[in-house]
Amino acid sequence: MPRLGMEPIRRDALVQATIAEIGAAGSLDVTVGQIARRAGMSSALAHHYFGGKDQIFLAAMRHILTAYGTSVRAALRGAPGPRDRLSRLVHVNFNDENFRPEVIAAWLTFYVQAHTVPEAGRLLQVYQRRLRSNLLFALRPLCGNRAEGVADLLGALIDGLYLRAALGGAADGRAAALQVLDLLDRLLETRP
Amino acid sequence: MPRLGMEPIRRDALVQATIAEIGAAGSLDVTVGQIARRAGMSSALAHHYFGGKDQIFLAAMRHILTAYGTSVRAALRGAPGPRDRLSRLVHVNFNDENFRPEVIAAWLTFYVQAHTVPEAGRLLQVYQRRLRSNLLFALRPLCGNRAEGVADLLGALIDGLYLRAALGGAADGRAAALQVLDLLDRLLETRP
Amino acid sequence: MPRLGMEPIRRDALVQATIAEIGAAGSLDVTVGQIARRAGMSSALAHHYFGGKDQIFLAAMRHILTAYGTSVRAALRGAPGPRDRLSRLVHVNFNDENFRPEVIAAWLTFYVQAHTVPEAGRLLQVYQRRLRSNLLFALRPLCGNRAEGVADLLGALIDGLYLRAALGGAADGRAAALQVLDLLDRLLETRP
Amino acid sequence: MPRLGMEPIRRDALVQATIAEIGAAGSLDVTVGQIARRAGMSSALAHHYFGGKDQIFLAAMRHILTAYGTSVRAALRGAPGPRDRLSRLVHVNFNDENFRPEVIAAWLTFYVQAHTVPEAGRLLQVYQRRLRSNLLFALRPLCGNRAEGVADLLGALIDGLYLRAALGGAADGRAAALQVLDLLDRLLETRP
DNA sequence: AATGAATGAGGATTCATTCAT
DNA sequence: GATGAATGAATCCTCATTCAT
Repeated sequence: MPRLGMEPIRRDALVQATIAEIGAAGSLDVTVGQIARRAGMSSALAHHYFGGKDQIFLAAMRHILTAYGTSVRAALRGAPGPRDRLSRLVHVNFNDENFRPEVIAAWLTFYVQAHTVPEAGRLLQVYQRRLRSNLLFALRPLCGNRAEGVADLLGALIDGLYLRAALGGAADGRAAALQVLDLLDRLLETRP
Repeated sequence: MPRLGMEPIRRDALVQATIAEIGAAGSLDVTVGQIARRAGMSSALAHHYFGGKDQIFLAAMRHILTAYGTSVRAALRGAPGPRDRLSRLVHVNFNDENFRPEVIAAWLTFYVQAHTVPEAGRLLQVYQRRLRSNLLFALRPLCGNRAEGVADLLGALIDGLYLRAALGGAADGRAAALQVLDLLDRLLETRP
Repeated sequence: MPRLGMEPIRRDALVQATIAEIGAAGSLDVTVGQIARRAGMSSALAHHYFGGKDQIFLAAMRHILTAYGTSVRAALRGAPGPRDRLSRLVHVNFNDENFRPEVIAAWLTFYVQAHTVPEAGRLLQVYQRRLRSNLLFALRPLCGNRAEGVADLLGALIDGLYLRAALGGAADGRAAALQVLDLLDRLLETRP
Repeated sequence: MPRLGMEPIRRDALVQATIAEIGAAGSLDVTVGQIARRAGMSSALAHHYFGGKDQIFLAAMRHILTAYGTSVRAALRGAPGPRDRLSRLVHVNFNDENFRPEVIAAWLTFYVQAHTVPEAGRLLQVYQRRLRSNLLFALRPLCGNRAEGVADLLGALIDGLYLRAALGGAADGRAAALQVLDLLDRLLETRP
């Protein structure tokens, strides 16, 4: 029963299925057939809409990054001051959508894929730069020329906690966020 | 003319080749044939000695963890005090052997493999627990009951910097270590 | 807004597109999708009008043979004598429409297809018989009972020059025709 | 029961099977699986030894051309004079090995493949140049500066008869050769 | 000890074809 | 009349693994 305008629906279903399947498998060793089956269609159709396996993966990655970007923007909207911006920024990294086990697993595989697929590396850089500039923007008013160092530190810490979450089954986002913010406060109150 | 006692030599060659090949490919998408060729033998022999691909990978992982453990023990030997222990401990994580691009790439892939192969997960836990207990042992004299929190923080930060190094081509181990130690000092001088 | 009488227009467009596409690819490895796209319609419509890929190819073949037959008849109309008939007959084989690179490529692929698709073989036989009878009709007055042998020779030579043209990029139809006619003259002036 | 030194045996079996299969199918639409099955092995082994489908085809083509070249050299060895050289040269084109239906079919498909696979085109050119130079070498003493034209004519005629043989099931090599030689004689006895 | 030989299983991808709209 | 949607079947190719030598 083919209806019109299925393309966006199918593409979306495939992206969701890709993330779910990567999450379930915990690796990129996921076949197009598995993804398509989970999305309720034939693998041929998946190829028809995306052109190839790599592009399905990239679409999933883009989707995750876009969702991440959206949630960051939504969280920062209306933040009263720098400290609050930072708090929201950190929390959003470990919240909701972004800290679901499948999403974490997907992130990790993307890090691996970045070595092989250039576009994947580019997308990951976009994420890192965006995070860094967000952190910097909020840190400058708080610690001036120390901002860069603190931003790098917080960024690496966020990634590290994320990585550990990717391993340990029970991932507690709120706790991780509080860990980061606690460190931030300690850094802010010390000598320059 | 088969010589006696070839087994350990062959096994070692395969382990080295595995790490090198994973490093070169930047992923676990490495065939037994590639590994065996780099190790100078047939893939059949690789199977003969290890029984299967997964076990080759596990042996490589064990080798890396053992080497890591050895270098940690060597570094800590004769450390005059807790602060010095910490310094050596952090530096060793980002030093020599342990911060070569191939090794970093291998680590990352092991994190991914931990989802699939139970034994891989166990090995990674061994590493994390060992790092944690080493940190704790040195931190307790310095910050008492804050030690646990600080240890977790440092551990995550080390992993995060490692992860970022896995991406960015130019990996500067010394700088990363100093970043961690600088943070440590700040944490030690603040209020409990 | 479907218009009436689209069928012949669509069929014709598909036939032209088939020839063009075969010419461009230089082989029968041409998909229905490519043909339909070039003809400005969906592949589903191509199937609707022709029923299948083989029949599209056959229609293209029939078109080429019909065009060939038409150009032969037009050329022979009003030929003053046998020698002139022969000249026109030979020239028409290497002229205009019939010696365009795409058409040559299409012919060659049809020869190959003749092995598999019976109807293709039949159509090719029609062409060969028609050429032969045309040659014979004009040769009989000129060389009597040698006509059969000469006709076969000329026919094979025409095909051979065509085949070579199919390979060598630069195809010179006029030169080929003159080669054939030169041979003809030599054959006519020798002893029976 | 794998024995050593199978490679040349397997490669040869595959080449033979390729020719046979192309001959049976009458086209290049032959799968690696079919070829491998006819050669008595798995398709994986076929890939192992040749690396890919195209290279299997090219090997078959090379085999045919080599066999052709060998039979030509053997035939020309000890030819008493130019006229005899020509006779042998023409006969060998339509003889034995070279005029078996499968071989003819294979030739035709190679002509088609020459459009797509560059190496195929190169091999076909080698054949054409070799035939031409062989003809020229024998024709020069007989008809001097007309040799070039006569060689081209004979070459095209040979190809044309070959092409017709590729179609008509019943191929009579001897008759074809005699047709060519008869023409040759007529050409030699006429005015320059 | 060591390897070439061999394969089965599986995966990405393509394509002719069908069908509901 | 026309098409987007959809798929099953087929094909090339890879690879871990086994086995006889």
